[in-house]
Amino acid sequence: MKAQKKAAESNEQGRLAQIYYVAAQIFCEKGYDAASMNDIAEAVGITKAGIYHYVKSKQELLYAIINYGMDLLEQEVIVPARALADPEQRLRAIIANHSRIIMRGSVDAGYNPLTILNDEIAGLTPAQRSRILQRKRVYLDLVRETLEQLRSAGRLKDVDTTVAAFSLFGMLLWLSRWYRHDGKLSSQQVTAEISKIALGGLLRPPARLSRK
Amino acid sequence: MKAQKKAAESNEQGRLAQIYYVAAQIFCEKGYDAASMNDIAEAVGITKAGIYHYVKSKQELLYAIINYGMDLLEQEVIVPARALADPEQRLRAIIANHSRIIMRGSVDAGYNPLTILNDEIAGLTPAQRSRILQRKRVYLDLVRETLEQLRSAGRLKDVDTTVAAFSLFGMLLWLSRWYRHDGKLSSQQVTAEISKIALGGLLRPPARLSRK
DNA sequence: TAGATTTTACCGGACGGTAAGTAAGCTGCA
DNA sequence: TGCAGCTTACTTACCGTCCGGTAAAATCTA
Repeated sequence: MKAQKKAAESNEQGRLAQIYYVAAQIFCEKGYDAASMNDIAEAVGITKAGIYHYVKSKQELLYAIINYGMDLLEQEVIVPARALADPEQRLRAIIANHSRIIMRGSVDAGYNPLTILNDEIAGLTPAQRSRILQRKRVYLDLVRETLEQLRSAGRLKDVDTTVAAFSLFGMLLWLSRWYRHDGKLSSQQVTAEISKIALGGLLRPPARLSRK
Repeated sequence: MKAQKKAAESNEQGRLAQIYYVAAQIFCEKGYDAASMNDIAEAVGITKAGIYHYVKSKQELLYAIINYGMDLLEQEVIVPARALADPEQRLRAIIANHSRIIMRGSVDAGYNPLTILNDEIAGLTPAQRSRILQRKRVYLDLVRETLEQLRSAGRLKDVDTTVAAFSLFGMLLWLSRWYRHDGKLSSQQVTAEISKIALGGLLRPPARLSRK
């Protein structure tokens, strides 16, 4: 019986993981600048100096969290989307998965890694920032590409794909600011509504009876 | 020749106004927490203590700016919208005017009072915050009401009005994060595209030939 | 198995820096 | 003379960061 390293219930599947988790929560609640290392330390249950045993700097902590947000986005939205050949199905998957991780995030504690990703890029070094922006552009390009494919297939309305992509992002990202779990709509319902609105605004109605 | 209190060109139609203007710019660029009173003072051309001759505290400064943003929204979006009886026209006007002030804001110096309004509510006292949130709800209610009227007139698709209103806000507010004046699209074009997408997603297509 | 040694995981406290805010005084104009 | 409109000089408070130390655990000897 060797590697026995479990703990009772709450924390302790690694302090570092705990620190990341708690820091993400606090950054999300108070904002990066307003959150102090002391706040994080207290919430973890150790001293400020103790944090520095695990983490090099506050900035690096922020970068790790933001990067984790991008990983999440990549694994749960981008990769599954790429697996779909049909552009309409892909677009639907993007909307469904992206809205899901946004709304799921706020479940446990009003905490959402993607919110930090969007709001706190200013706290990064230029090098870190440009790395994140590059990963974001990959996502933007995926959506734009998907829209272009829809256009080629004659299924897209006459809209600019850049504006369309950003509008879609706006709808999705704004979710984290207004959606409440105790509200009258379930996350599935909200996802369905957003899909309806977005696809209705972008896609040509499937030709039913009339033509001109 | 009495009240001669003009200056050459740039500032001095009132220091207070200048301070508000410059502070709004800097809050917008660096964020409320990261911006220091010294930054503002330097940009104005006086000392930090000089700022406190006009302004009671940093928080009050923030509140004034955010409130000014709400005034702008009210005068340029809400009031004109209320004057329109037809709900579709009203919705179009809301989109056009709101997007216009968002994009116009960034003209002079990458500065936009509505961005601060959306991003820096956390810096306010609870009392100030709830006052702002109430004014925001008035706007939300206006949009939701307009959508309900469209529904009554049979012109709205089968979508939830709350999700629809927030999705519209998301599209509009996200504008300030991605729109660049040196980009390939003019602000008028972007407004037109957004109108097309939003209305396409929300409104029933005007019955042309077919029915069922 | 026991003792020696190293490593891990922290704590107390300090350091340099910077922030908001203030007190008190100077200066030019009415 | 008085007051608006500042400035200089300062206080207080906190922030990120790090250093020195330490108790306990892990690891290595013998």
